[in-house]
Order: sequence, then C-alpha cells, then structure tokens
Amino acid sequence: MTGARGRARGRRPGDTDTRAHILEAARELFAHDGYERASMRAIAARAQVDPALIVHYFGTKRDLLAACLRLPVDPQSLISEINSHPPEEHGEALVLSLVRLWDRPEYTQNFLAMLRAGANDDQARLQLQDTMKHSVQHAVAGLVDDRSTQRAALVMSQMSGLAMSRYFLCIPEIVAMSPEDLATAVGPAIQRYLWGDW
Amino acid sequence: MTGARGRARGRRPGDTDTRAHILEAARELFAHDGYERASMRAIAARAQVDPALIVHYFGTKRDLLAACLRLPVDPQSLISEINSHPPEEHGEALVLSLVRLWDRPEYTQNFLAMLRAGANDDQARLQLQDTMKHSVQHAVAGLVDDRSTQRAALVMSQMSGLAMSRYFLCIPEIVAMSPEDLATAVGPAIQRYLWGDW
DNA sequence: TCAGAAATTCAACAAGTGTTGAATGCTCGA
DNA sequence: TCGAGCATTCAACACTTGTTGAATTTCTGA
Repeated sequence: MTGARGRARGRRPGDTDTRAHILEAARELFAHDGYERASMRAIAARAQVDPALIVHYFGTKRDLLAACLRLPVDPQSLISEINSHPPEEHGEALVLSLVRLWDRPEYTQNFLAMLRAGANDDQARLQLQDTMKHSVQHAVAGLVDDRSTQRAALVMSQMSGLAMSRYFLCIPEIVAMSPEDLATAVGPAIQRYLWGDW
Repeated sequence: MTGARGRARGRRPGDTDTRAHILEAARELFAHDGYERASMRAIAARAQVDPALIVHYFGTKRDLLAACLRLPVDPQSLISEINSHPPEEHGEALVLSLVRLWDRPEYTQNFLAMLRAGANDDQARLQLQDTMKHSVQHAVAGLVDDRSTQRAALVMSQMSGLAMSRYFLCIPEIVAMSPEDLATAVGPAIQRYLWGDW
C-alpha cells in the first residue's frame, strides 16, 4: 500500500493532471494531520502516485508545504465590498465578508494547514500572521490615527480568535452561527477597535 | 549525544529529583517544538537522562504529554478577583486577571504546548478548548440569559484570539501592551459580549 | 549486614522517515 | 518512424523514531 505500488511502471496513457492531484492530496493531509504526520508516502498514496513523483514535481517536503500554502487570496473583491459601506458599518462588513470567504472549503483548509503546520514551522507561522494581516488591512486602510497599527492589531486578535474558534477548536456555538449572525455579534467590537476611543 | 550516554550505569548517588527534571524538559520541548518534533531522545538529552528512564516514569510518549498538560489552574483566585468588581467592570477585570495569569511563564508554556501539540492531537486540542472554557466560565457564571452559552463562546473567541496573538503569533503591537492596556482596550468588547444587546 | 526495591543506563529492535538514481513506458514533433 | 523528453515507478540508502528487556548501581529497612 506504499505509493502506487502495483501500477505499471512508466508514463500513464492518456491525458493526466497528476500534479494537481498531488497538490490537492497534500493540502488535505497537511490540513488534517499537520506537517510531520502527513508523510510523503501518505500523501503519495492518497494521490495514487509514487512518493518519488512528488519529489520530482515539488522538490523537498518543505517545498511542497510552501506550494500548498500559496493560495490566491484575491483581496480586491474584499476591498470593494467593504468600501461600498459607510465607515460606521466597516466592522460588520469586515466580519461578514471575511467569514464568508473563510467558510469556503479551500480557505478553511488553507487556514488549518497554516495553523497545523505553523505550529511546528516558523515559516508557516509567519505566513499565517501575514495572511491575517492582509485580510484585515483593507478595513484599516482608511485610518490615519497615530494608533492605527495598534487598532489593526486588535482587529487581528479578534478575527484570529474567531477563526480559531470556528475552524480549529470548533466551538459549537460559534460554528452554529451564520456569517450574518457573527457580523451583528462581533462587528461592533471590530468597529470599536477601528474608531473607538479608549 | 544520545540520552545520558557516558554517565555511570545504575542508580545515582545522593538525593535526586529526576522525575521533575524530565517533566520540565518535556514541557519546554513540547511547547517549543510541538509533539512530533520533541523526540523522546531530545527530551532525555535535555534532562540529562536516558530515554528509557522517561518510559519508566511516564510510560508512553503520549502519556508524557498528558502529564505535561496537567497544570493546576487555580481558578478560585480568579473568581474572587472578578467578583470583587461590580458587574459593569467584569469585562475589564476578566481581561486583566487572565492576561496577568497567562503572562506567567509556566502558563505561557502550557498554552503553547497545548496549541502546538493540539495541532496534531485531538486530545490536546480538546484540552485546550476545555482550559479556555474554564478560564472564561467564572466571568459568565452570573449570566441567566437564554443566550448565555453563546455569550460565553463569544468571550472565548476574543480571549483565545488574544492569547494566540500575544503568545503564538507574537504580533508586536499586542506583545508590547501591558495587561492594563489590554484591559482598557479589549475589556469593553468582552463587556458587550457579556451584557450587550444585539 | 544483607536482601529487596528503586533508579538508572545500555544495546537492540522493528518500523517508519525523506530522498536518490536508475529503469521503464508513453507522447509528440521532425 | 524514430528519437528526445516527459511521466512514472522501483529498489535502496542512511537515519530517526518509540519502546523493550536485561544489566548495573545505590538506597532503605529489618
């Protein structure tokens, strides 16, 4: 059961898109098992492929992880989404559109992969930090405060806690809430971090 | 360099407290490297002990992890701390005392160990969830709302995000803030989750 | 003083790891 | 139709891992 043992040696007939299959399998396993426990052999088995093929396409295991974490975040749509609201609704708008985005399976998976891998890998941890920063940056772009970076950091702390609770810890009450529910519940807290005085 | 190679075989002379040394070394390595990468041999080396001694004291590696995560949380002092404030200050009080507690090295370490291990281990993840729940429970004990469990969950989400940002992601702006700063910044958000209408 | 219990190390095992180099089959352009 | 290049597998290497059983030393209580 190791790799693609048994399959005929050499190139397979017909059109194949094995590279993509490998990436998909790796994403799933990294997200589900973390970096260490997702072995090359297990990934290869899930992709129905020999482990050596992974090396051939992606190089070392860490390179494969890096390739998995590369996800087109498309923040442009987020910017316009948020800026179509008046400033006093930025908090709710951010929560709503971010949760909607994160709820998409490929983003949930990406978040879990970054977290599970980032737990043991500094590079992945920094990437998680960076992704969070980017996701939030559009909402704080209008701030000219002298405390704007602190405001951004507080927004990040609330949003990363939300992600943590909803996708990693899976706290039932948080999981049960719809994006809209979360927006009305959490939005004002964000709003206060953005514009409030304290 | 494997274990305590070179040290004389057999019982060491004098009083020893090797068991505690092992636990300490294991805590540090689990927190720093996560479960998988903190090998028995590495833990043994740090405790200047043979790997077999760990097995002798704690059993399997997972048992060792469980022993490491067992930490006397002493929530009693927290209860009295929070209840000594009027209800309208519960938010700030919770943030203040919880951050002060978590800032103590052994608790920071424990949190990181649960997170890094919990990333790959369901049992540790549940324990992290449980710890968070307990930490917050005292603040929501007075609630008789029909949404009290949801309120508690939202408080958890903000607090776990705070912990994440301060101890794991190490976001500079959050790290730089004192417990008091955080209490005045984050407290009102908690307060709103506790008593607010939405 | 002596026996038993406790503490500690050693050497080894079986299984699993990432990675490599060579071999084989397929496809496509000249 | 042939040959170059790509896709794919195989077998192996050199390590690392958690765990075990036996050997050795020290301590403790009678």
